[in-house]
Amino acid sequence: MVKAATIRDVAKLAGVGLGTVSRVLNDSPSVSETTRQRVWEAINVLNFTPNPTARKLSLRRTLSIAVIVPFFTRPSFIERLRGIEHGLAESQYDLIVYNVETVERRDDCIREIPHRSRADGVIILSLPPRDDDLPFLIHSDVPIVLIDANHPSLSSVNRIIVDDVLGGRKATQHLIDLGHHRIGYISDFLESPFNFTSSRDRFEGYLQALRETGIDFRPEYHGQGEHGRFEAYISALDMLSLPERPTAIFTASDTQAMGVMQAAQELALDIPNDLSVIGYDDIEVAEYLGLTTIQQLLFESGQLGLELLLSNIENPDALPVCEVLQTELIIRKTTAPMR
Amino acid sequence: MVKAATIRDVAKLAGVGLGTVSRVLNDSPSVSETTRQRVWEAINVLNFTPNPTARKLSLRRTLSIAVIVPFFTRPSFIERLRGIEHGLAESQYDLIVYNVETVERRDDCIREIPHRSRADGVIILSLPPRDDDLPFLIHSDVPIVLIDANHPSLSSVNRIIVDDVLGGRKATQHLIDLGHHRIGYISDFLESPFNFTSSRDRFEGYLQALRETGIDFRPEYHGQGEHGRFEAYISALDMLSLPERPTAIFTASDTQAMGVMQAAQELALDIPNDLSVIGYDDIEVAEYLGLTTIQQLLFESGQLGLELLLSNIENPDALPVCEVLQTELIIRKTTAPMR
DNA sequence: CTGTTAGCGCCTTCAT
DNA sequence: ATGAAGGCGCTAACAG
Repeated sequence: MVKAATIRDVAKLAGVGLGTVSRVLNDSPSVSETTRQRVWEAINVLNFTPNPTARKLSLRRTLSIAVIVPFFTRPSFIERLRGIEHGLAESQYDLIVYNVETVERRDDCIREIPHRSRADGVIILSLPPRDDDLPFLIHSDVPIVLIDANHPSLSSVNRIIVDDVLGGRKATQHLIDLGHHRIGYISDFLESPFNFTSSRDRFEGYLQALRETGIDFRPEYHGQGEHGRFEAYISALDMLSLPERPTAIFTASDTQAMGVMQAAQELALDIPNDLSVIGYDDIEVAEYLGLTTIQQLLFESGQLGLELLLSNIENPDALPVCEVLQTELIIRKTTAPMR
Repeated sequence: MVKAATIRDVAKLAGVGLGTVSRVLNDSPSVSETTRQRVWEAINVLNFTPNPTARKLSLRRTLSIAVIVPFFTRPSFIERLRGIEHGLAESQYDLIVYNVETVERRDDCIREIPHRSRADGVIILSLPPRDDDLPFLIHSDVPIVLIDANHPSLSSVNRIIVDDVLGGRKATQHLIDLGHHRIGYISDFLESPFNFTSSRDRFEGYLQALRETGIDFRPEYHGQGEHGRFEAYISALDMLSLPERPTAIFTASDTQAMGVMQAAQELALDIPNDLSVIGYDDIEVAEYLGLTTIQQLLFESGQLGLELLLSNIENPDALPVCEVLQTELIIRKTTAPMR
């Protein structure tokens, strides 16, 4: 582990001033071809590589962007993260990942990272801010983009969001169109310390669709629990054992839909003949399972969010943007007309 | 976007020298309680937070570790990455992620990141080095840990590996024990520009098990293609349409096993009665599918690798370690005795 | 075109 | 216990 060469070593070897070396490194036009050659030679001989930290300090930019993302394991979050990474690979920026798995870390990250990390930009992924987070976001030192996260009074921060209310409505409407009236909804807890809003919004869409059709909402047709296949499975077992069980179930995610399918199988209910199931997200495995679902543009949301952030770093005075991504109903094999 | 406060501002406000502020920040014992108080007060008033870049430059450490990982989308890689992140969240280190999706990027990352990024340590995840990568790894400036990646002549670099040959043998042996003789193997291309070795090693284990039992290997029982469910599905369709089709198939990953199951369903072959299927990895969805598989310690491999790296950063002269993780046969519902 | 100089913000001796 | 000074490696402004 030898001490790495510095710009000064290169300058000495090439017989030039260190300012010249810096110019060569930064492709300044004002350096003669011959000295440029000499400098490059010295650089190669010494296997010199500029120290990024020193560079950052001098430039007063960290050339890195921070992404705060909850639950590495949820496939939909990963796909969004992939979209972000994709755009970053070609850029000069590094990607620093902050995974959030506890509420404490959530608060700490949302409030401190933008200020403390000195990243040139921050992306908050799928973590809707709470009221008391707002000041930290609004008075941030650096540009922030929220992806899949929103808050009613947040017009000054860039966002890429999904209309989950509409998505929930589409899903429910699809079931209604198939003739179903007894429609269940299985989701995360509507209130969570992480303040995930998607289950809530989709629930709202569900209610809207029911209301428009004149179907009364039955509380026993709503199951909630921690996010996960198993929890949804338990919820579904309950719901499907009701005296008057639903003939269709809408779940707040594909993962949860899998739990419902598992429960149906266990109860010897045929999908889609005895029970229609529709999920949300269109994660990769959905196609394999033949799962009808509401497709979100996951990868694209990451790409767009990154683009927005980078352009905001270039041009800090640009007006804040709020882009709403569309959802699409993907009909596969788990939904069918009511018998 | 105001200019952030510096240590100097704090010093001025607190009426002390800036060395003292630094001491307070770094919990130096040699500072009186009263001045410590005064300094903290100033820090809070100014909402001061030390500039990490300046700190790193001065400390000559980047306080970050780089992870080079291919294909964000493969669930098994993500799970390993999660293990790494888990340990890092509590530490002072940042996690910089380099995703590799092309061969060019692979080469560039493996060879340049350790030298150029100046990360304090580098983890190379699931990217086995090629011969011509070795010099870069062996003469690295910083500690390197390979996870799920190996090379025969690499005794000087830390590794967390899996005995994939043994894993392949276990899987095949399980099928043999069930009475199967016509056993297929579906994998990635054995030779890939990324130099993934797992399919190759598991194939070797497959061959060993066959040989020990006196079963001749039939080339038509080996299907290879790009990694993915769809490609495995195509491979399986072929193989299952042979005049004498296999009665059991071992796949190099759970994802590929899903492709096989899809093909079986399409051909109206019942699993496990007409066809036994065994996968590899035990990714999350395997349990849901009731897939018999070879379990790897994915999360743990990430954790262990990180631990190893951190301890190597602390103690650079420690002898290199090569830890071999065990695999375990998980019997579920896709394998059954031959009829 | 190029060498020199003054920072970037922090840590760390070295005196006191 | 604390202030002052030098240095980490690079960029950029200023002379020439």
